[in-house]
Amino acid sequence: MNSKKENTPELQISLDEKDMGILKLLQKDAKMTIRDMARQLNLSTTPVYERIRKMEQAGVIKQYAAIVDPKKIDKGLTVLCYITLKEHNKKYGRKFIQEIISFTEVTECLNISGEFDFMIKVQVKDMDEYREFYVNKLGELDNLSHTQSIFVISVIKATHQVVY
Amino acid sequence: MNSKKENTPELQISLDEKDMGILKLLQKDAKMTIRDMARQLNLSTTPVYERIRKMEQAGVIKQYAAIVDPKKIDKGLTVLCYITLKEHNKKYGRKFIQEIISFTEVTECLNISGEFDFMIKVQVKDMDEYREFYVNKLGELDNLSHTQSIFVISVIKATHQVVY
DNA sequence: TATGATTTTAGAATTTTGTTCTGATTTGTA
DNA sequence: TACAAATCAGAACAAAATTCTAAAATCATA
Repeated sequence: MNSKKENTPELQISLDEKDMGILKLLQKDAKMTIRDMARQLNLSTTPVYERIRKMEQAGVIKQYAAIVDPKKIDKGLTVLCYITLKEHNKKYGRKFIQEIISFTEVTECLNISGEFDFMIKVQVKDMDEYREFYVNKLGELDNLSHTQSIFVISVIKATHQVVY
Repeated sequence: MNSKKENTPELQISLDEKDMGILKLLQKDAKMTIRDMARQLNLSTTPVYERIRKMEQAGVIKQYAAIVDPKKIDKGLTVLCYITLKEHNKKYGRKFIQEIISFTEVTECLNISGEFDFMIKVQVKDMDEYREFYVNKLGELDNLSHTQSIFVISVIKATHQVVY
């Protein structure tokens, strides 16, 4: 098709200590300046800049995101909802997935082992808003077998750091 | 104690449409320039800049983070581990929390309703590394009653967007 | 409905940061 | 050890963030 370098991220990129050092810092504060990072890692700005660029292109850094506090925007209730489907064939699974990811209340959807097929994390204002979601959005899907709602009492830890 | 303005974020800040617009953009791409945001929101740079600053100080924007792909750094296995404690008093609960959040493999810890007390999300390389964690770290805690491990087969959706 | 005070904004000026470039240094390989 | 390739330091440049001033809009009150 096309022999030129595509933007398809390569499957595996080898990262050394310097790359990991950069990732550690950017995970905690994506706004840290390249100069500051260079200082902390005993490097000049060029290698830091080039390494970041490479990791962005390779898909190691997927995104830079502002993390918003759900409580501050009236989305303080988190519910874990477990779901099993009636039909498990590809067609119905795809349809379920397509619809579930379109719900803005759903911040996470995992295909899991065990008793249930999926776990979704739902972020809403309060119990009324959850009921609204549960009845009018989730309840409208036509492939559900059964569900179970688990309510989050408090968030003990929530981090995006995977590099240490 | 101290009557001066502290860096304690106020409990509730009122956000208007412009603030929400800014949050929507920053959630998707924290590196978007203030100029670009201003253009899209039909504002000049100053109000955008000032509103961002306010939301940072108010704790609405908790953090700017580079989101790293776990698969690219050999942390491709996600496990949900459900835990009940033997002792449910404050002292033992605190001790458990203190220890569990210190484990770097634990990226999330939720205090939940239902059969279990906690759900933790564990991010590791493979089954060997999970066993290592399960036996030598989790297993060493002395207040566990019982646990259940649910393995994530695939991540369908994972977002930090809560503003729409 | 007018009016003064407060808040918010536009646009330019300044400062800081990101990005590129060149030559030197290091690293890997035979 | 010698050569080629990759990486890096430091300066130069471009672009962005941040600050400043004055104008406009908003709000509360008479």
